[in-house]
Amino acid sequence: MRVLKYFRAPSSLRHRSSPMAQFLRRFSSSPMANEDEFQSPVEPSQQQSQDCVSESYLIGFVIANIVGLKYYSGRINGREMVGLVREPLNVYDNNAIRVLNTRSEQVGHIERTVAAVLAPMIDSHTIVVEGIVPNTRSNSNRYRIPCQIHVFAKLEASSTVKSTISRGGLVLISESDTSFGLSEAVVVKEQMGNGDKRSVDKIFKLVDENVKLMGKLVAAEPPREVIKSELFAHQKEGLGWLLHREKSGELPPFWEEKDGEFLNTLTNYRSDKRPDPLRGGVFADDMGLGKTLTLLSLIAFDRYGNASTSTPTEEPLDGEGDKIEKKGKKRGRGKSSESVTRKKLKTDDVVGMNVSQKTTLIVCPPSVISAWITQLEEHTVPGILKVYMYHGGERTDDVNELMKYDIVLTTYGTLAVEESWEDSPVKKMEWLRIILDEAHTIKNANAQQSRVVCKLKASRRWAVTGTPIQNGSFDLYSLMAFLRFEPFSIKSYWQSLIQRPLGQGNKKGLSRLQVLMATISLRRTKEKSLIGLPPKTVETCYVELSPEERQLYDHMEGEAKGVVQNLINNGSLMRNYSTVLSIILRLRQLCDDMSLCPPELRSFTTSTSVEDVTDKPELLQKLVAALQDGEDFDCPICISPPTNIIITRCAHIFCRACILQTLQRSKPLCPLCRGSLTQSDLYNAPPPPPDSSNTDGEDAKSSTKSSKVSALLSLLMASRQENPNTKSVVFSQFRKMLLLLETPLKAAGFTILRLDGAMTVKKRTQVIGEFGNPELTGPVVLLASLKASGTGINLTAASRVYLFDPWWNPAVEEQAMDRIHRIGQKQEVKMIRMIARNSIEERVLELQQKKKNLANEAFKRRQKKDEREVNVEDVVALMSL
DNA sequence: ACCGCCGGGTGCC
DNA sequence: ACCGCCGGGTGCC
Repeated sequence: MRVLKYFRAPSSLRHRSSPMAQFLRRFSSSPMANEDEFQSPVEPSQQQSQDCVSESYLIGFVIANIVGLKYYSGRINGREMVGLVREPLNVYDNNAIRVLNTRSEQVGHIERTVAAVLAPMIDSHTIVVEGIVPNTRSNSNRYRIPCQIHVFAKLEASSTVKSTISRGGLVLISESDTSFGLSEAVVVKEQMGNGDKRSVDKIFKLVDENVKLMGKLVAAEPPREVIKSELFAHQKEGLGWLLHREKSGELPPFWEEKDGEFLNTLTNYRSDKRPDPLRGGVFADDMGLGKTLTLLSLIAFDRYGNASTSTPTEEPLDGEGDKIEKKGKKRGRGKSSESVTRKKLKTDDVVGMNVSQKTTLIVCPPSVISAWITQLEEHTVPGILKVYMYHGGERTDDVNELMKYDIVLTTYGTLAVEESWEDSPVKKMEWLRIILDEAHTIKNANAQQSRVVCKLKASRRWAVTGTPIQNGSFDLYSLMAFLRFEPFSIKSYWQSLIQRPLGQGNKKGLSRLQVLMATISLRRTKEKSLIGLPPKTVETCYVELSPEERQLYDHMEGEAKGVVQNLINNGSLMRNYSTVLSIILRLRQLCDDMSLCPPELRSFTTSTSVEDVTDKPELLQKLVAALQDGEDFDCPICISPPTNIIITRCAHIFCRACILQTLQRSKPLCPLCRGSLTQSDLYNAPPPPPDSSNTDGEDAKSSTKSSKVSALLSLLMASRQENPNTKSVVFSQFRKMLLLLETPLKAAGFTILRLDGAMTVKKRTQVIGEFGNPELTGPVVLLASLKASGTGINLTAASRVYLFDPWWNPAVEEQAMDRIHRIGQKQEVKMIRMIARNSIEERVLELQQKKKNLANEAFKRRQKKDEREVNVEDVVALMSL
């Protein structure tokens, strides 16, 4: 019987999997022997649409044994997900289903009786399966372990699937018995409409934010011996990122180290073997930002390199030292025949570092080859980087020949042709690095090219593309497979961890994808990049308070310190968070102008007791009123100026509709601080004073100019003297301050425009248009609230920016500057921060710096969920207690 | 004995 | 695998 089966195998395959070959593979522990165990990203039979995944729902699960454990090195601990991969070319059973662990190591097979039922349905895309191993402790059999196979199918196919499974003699444990399954299916269906497309736009959101907020990008200079062109700032930052990704020894995303063990938090895989760091990633800058030059700069380091730059220094390169070292003879011949002097080579040899392979393989579409050549000629010192064209006509079949070059250029087509050529030198070579240019061409639809590049051997892998996602997030799967980013490089894991949750509108899918891309990819868009912009300078202008202001400020600060110290002493600081914020707010307002803080609010001790305001709604209302005419803010849910303002017990502010909807939909928690929150914790804000601008105007007239206002005025006048046509923007976070500024500036002869959160969208665009209008000449000042100037607003008509008060968050300040310093800006830009001396404002600056540093040194710790914008420690620093 | 039964060899697909 | 299954050895009580 067994003999018969053996002969049924296609003869073309027999040599690959002859019993002897199997025997060798089984009992050889050499890593090389596992090379052909590597899973290609696309099984030949599964190339078509992946859409079925998103419309599927869980029909139920069957229990099946994973068998053959003793023949494979992959281990599992139980309570973890496994990858199920069809193996149609298995000689013993074309229904075979392989079981892989998080590390892509094979654990075993699904027992054949079960595979026989499931495999045909998998192949016809009728079902999708996911495997979970419940627990191995109770059932510690060395030869087989049970596994839950979850079966997903389209709603309309479910009855067929169910009967096929039971006819095959399997027991389907179905949740629809409890009527839960079906209702879930309906929900899933409804959410389908806006599933993938909209999410895709968000995938890279975190990438941007991460880069911006964490300031992770550290510029690096390419070696001058190789690269003769000066890089743009964003290219230097890109280079710094590439270097960082290649050298960093940090754990890949979703891995944690826990008492010497390494845990994959998504699959629950545990092992004491450290997962390899991901040396490489997705370089996804927009087209036209100079990715090619940046990559050439990276390659230049292989030759003249080293980190005499500002790049972070990390662990030594190459964890695969042993493996490659064994092939010493190859390296010797390849490199010593090169006569070019290499300073770095020596150093490396002394340190004992592995330098065996310095060749980078670049794969690109044929049309792009000439671009690489042009860039090489244009930007590199002639004769330094040696390039071999492995494309077209005559190509060497000698690996050693290829090793002589720094760069081997080839095309996807060439590789595809060589797929079946065993002795292809490109396939035999162990590259230092592989760069897939225009990597989106290997997306899932192009199975052959995907397969080929995935099998290439290299310790650093880069996917380079300006359009990482064309047909949906599934495109990214091909890149993961190429990067060998475990476990996502196994389709089954990708599907269950990312694709299915995403398709079902499950937040986990998107957030996982965001985290994933944030750590392994870099994407800057053309719009945000700063190519060829005139320089910008940032200055700080310190303002001395007048004696009168000083006296009031010192008095208030003294009082504030007392109040806060009291709260700290009796441990109720955080319970009185709202009080503290309003105290700090008052102090900050005083630095701008005393009239921001009306006389009745000039004492903290009278109106604010030690008890929290939350127990006194009338005080809360006062706070609301103060906030409302004071700080400019957005509803964090809809990210626009709030309508029908609601303030919560925990002092967060939302639109009425937004927060009510949120509370209804999810748990009764505040979306910002996650404190418990019910409808009774919501307080209405009093209706906004409709003619506030009129009364404010009167106020301004009656009061004299504050020190800061005077300082601003003289700065503006000095700039006007220099160039009467300079347009300026003044940002303040206090709406009232912007109103106060109008009168004195008008009086000094400036044309005033105003942009604030209370304006309609239409009005705002009108103001911005007017400000940018070249016919509006003379000294023009735009008084703007930053939050009102949403993203994408263009204020490049201005060349001076005044930040009238400092923001907590340095990124917000940066955003403000970006409105002016962006593409289209023709003049040099000067930014001036206005800071009151010896005041809380100086400490806000320090806080800014601290936050920046924190982000720099520990960017991997993304902001903790409960971290407030300002914490206890910050309060202590701000109050200089 | 074209059976039953014994006990060794063996073990994924 | 302290199992099941296979197939050879064996054969009254």
